[in-house]
Amino acid sequence: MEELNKKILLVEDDPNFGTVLKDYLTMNEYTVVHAKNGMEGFEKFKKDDFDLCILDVMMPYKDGFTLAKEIREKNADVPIIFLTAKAMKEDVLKGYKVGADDYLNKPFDSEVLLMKIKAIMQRKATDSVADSKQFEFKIGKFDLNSKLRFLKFNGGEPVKLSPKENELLRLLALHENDLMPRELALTKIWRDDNYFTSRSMDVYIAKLRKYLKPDENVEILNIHGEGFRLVVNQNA
Amino acid sequence: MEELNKKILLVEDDPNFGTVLKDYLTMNEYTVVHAKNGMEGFEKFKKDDFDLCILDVMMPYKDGFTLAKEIREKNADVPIIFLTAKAMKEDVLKGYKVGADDYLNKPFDSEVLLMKIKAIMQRKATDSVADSKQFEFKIGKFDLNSKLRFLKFNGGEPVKLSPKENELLRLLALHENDLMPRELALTKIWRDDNYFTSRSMDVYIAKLRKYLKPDENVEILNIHGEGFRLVVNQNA
DNA sequence: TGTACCCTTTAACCTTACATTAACAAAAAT
DNA sequence: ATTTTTGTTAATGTAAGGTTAAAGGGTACA
Repeated sequence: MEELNKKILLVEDDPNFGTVLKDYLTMNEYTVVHAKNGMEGFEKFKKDDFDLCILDVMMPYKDGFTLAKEIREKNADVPIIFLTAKAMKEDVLKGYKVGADDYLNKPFDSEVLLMKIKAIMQRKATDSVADSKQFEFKIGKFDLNSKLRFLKFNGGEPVKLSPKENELLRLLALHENDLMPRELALTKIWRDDNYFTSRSMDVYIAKLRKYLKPDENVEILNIHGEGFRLVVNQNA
Repeated sequence: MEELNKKILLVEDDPNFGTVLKDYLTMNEYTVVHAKNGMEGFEKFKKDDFDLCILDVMMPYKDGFTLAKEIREKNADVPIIFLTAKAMKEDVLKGYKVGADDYLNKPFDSEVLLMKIKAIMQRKATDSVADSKQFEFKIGKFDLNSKLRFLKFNGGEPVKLSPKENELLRLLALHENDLMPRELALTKIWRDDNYFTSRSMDVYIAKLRKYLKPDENVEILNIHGEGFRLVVNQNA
């Protein structure tokens, strides 16, 4: 299950360490937003919804605890993991007071961090069924349920979609009536942009067109050399 | 939220350290049962209900991990904290695999332990409010009593379920009509996600399907690569 | 101290689901 | 006119799932 990548806010002022950590997490299927200090961290937090925050404690301007408090005021539930330079008792206690879910002493093992992230996400997973609406799309007379991977026509029998079909259609739906660049799908879904993945994508476009045939007001147009466009004609 | 004293099982072979720790926790309003080794620990665990287990990893006869696994078989939910002699990565990862909630490196600060205990108890308190009551499910024409582990069809004779059958069906029921991710069942019920546990789970799905056959409006669907979905068709 | 029983895992074999690649046709661009 | 890009169908190989049976392990009870 790596359906949607969870979004992580990483606030770390050391540019080298921060970048490496971000890349490592990205490699592990997480979407990471990296802020270089507490101020920036809070700005980014306000602008987006995160599944987890990883905060460095020692930072200029605004330390991790202060940031955590602000974050808690906005959202009492986001899990927070602190990165502390050393095992200072005061830090640890302070961290728990502001509602830390865990903390790690630098230097730490990246695998351990991953385990902690997984454990925490799972803990939260059960009660976050709330935002399931993000996976449901209306496309003309079709209903796409992108979480359960099926497509219904006129409220009838659902047709099962394969993972790739599903993700591609979802991406098209997200850009409904607008250009969905080839490159976007290839990097997001295929994670590689070359001749073969590109051909593979064309095959999937053909499959989707078949699925969408029942509604003649829905079609996938090609924009030569650019990408595809999911069009829904609204005739009254 | 002031409630009755939480009961803690402390398994620690060092008599001096164990006694001191027990006294310290007792002073802090916890009821502590102290076992001197893994064997004794498991005996005491079976005889009582605990809110938390604190297990030393290094113990003669039966180490903390082995004990944890046994405990998990009896009770999938008790929080477990490990005490490890040093920060060995393998130990930490192993701990998480058997479902640790936290771990502490000796020597540790007693106040830190207290905070962790509080944090964990609180966590359990909040998310167990949600689903602790849920041991009874109506699944189409079936009634599942997950506490007594039986399944009734049309109010008839109850069929006994094994622990794994029961937990799996319960998890599916909790996600009725929605995706129940493979990984969730594997980590929650099997406590490990590998090829074999995964196959084992498939075997259990087959068993459940047999049980559910009498009601043709109830079925367990597979979502390839994601998990399963317990569907109840409501036709009037 | 077996041995009968229950539960779980492992094995085996088969089916289905998916993604990629190939192959060839049709459009579009140059 | 010919090279690129796209449309579409079919073939292939691999991975995941379905199911049944046998093996393994623990427990209770004779």
